[in-house]
Formats: sequence, structure tokens, C-alpha cells
Amino acid sequence: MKLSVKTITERFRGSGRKVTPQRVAVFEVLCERGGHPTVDQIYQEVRKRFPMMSLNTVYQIMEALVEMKIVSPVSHGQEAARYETDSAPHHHAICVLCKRIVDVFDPALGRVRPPQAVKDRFQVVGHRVEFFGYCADCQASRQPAH
Amino acid sequence: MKLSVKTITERFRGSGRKVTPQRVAVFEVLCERGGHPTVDQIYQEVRKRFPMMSLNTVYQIMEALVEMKIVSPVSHGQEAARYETDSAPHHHAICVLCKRIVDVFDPALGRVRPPQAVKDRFQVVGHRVEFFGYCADCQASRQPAH
DNA sequence: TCCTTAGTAATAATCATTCTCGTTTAGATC
DNA sequence: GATCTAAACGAGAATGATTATTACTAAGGA
Repeated sequence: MKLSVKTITERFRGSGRKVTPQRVAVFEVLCERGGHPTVDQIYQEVRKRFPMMSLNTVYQIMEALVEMKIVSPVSHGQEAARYETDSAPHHHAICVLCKRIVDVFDPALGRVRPPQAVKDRFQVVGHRVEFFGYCADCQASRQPAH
Repeated sequence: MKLSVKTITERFRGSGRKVTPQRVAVFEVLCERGGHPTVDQIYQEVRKRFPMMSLNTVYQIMEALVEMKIVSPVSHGQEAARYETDSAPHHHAICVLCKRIVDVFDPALGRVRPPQAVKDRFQVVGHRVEFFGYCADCQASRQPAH
């Protein structure tokens, strides 16, 4: 469900928010760029079109997009937060060296069920499976042993 | 495999590290406290015994303990890093409101397998399943709807 | 067009973490 | 026990990501 600029405009209006050039620009960058960018990466890209734009504005726009469930934060460790545009439910494979995140689409992972002990104490609303390892690039550049 | 002060002393010496009162104190706090404390929580606790101790020292000691595989960092979102003392392999249930982390021991979760597409591109070394939801306390205090 | 209010930009503040560096100390050696 | 040296410590500064403050601007309804 790829959102268009038209749709995003309606979503902004529908949630009582204003449509501004900055918001549209951030959204376009997210669509064109894809992946799991950090706030700063989005900022650098948007800045090419709006050189006067503030980093703070990007933070605020991302916050609005999260509230509207158009993007989701994906953060690991103390690295800078990353965002992904919401699409089909999926999981992640993360390279422990370069922090690259690859989306994993596999219906089987969606069928993972919390054990009874968790259901007794938690009202579970979702789960996430993360695979850790070395991506192809980092395998190649890594020392054979140490 | 609960570690004793004696064992930790040997582990420090065995890895070419010195045994200092600060290190023993941090380790004792970790054992007594359990759970998934932040660096600052550990610091506040240790400070009761060593009022002159520096926060920086706690960071350094945690780094050493991670290298020695005695504790593991458990970080979620842009929250402060948390540490858990290593025990049996397990997963987590995380309250999205209060950030409380509950350990989940369930052999079934260890049997989750990466799909072939991941194995083709990643050298997978592990995985983690995280359940998200509301803990009992936060369910009680939460608005019924909004 | 006017008006209200949300959005923006600039800047300061905050928070977790890391770095720098001078001082102290564990533990090996004598 | 005295001496020595690398490791560890403490204090505070520096960094980097994020959040808060505030005055100005502009979106969009009346």
C-alpha cells in the first residue's frame, strides 16, 4: 500500500493537521529513498530542496508521521533512531557490524505465539523477530578469525 | 549459573583484568538487584557504598563485563541502555508504557528459524523475539479507551 | 480578506554516553 | 614489606541525538 502525495495530503487534513511543503517534502524523500533512514539522513536529503529547513522540523514531522502510523521507529542499541515507511508486517535481519537492516517477509514469523506465562501477565499487542548476523559485505571484509 | 564474588574475581584475573572494590561492588549490585537496570540505576545503587565513585567508572565496568560475557546489553528504542546478567537463552516481553522488561523462557521461541532468503544473504548468528504490550500495572492504570 | 492556530526555524537545553587527562592503585617483582 | 608499572579511577569536558522554548510565519476555515 504505497501512499501517494495525494493520499498523504488527505491523511494530514483528516487528522486535523496542516499540509505544508516541508511535510510533503519529507514524505517524498521517505518514498523515494526507502530503506531505514535516520532523521539526519532524511534531513540531508530534504535540505537539498529546502536549504533553510531546520533539523528540528524533521523531528517534529517524523513524530507526526509516527502518530499517524505512516512510519515506524526502528531503533537498536544507542544508534540513532531509524524510521521505515509502514507496509506489510515484517521482521528484521540486522548486521551486527554495519547496522544495516534488511526486511524479512515470512508469514511463519507472524505466527509466533507468546507462551501462556506471558499472556497471563501481559496484554500482548504484537511481537517482533530480529535476526542478528553478518551481511554479505561485512562477511567479505571481516577477518577470518581473531 | 549464578556467579559468586569468588568466581567473578577469578574471571577478572583470568582475563588479565584487575580486581577492584568498584568492580566487585558493581557485580554485587547486579546480582542482588537482578532485572534489567540502566547504567544510572546501577550507579545510584553502588554510590551508596562508594559515594566518591564516578558514573564514568560504571560505564567502564559495564563495558568490561560485556566483553567478558557476564552481562548483555538490552536496548530498546532511544531509551537508556539496560543490562542483564547472562543466564539461559531467553526472550523478552516489554511494556510499551513503563518499559518494564520481563524475561521469557520458552524453548519454542528458540526454534524460530530464519527463512531461506535471509540465510542466503546473512550469516545468521542468533535471533531475538520481543513481545510488546501492556504489563498488569499499566493495564490497571490505563484509560479504558481514548 | 481576516483570524485563529498549528507549523516552522533558530536556538538553547537535556540526556546518555564517550573522551581526556591527571591521579591512584592492584598486583607483579624484588 | 618496598618498588614499579600498566591498568583503573575520578572529575569534568566534549559529543551526538533528541527535546524544549519561543518568536515568527503561514495554512486554511470563517
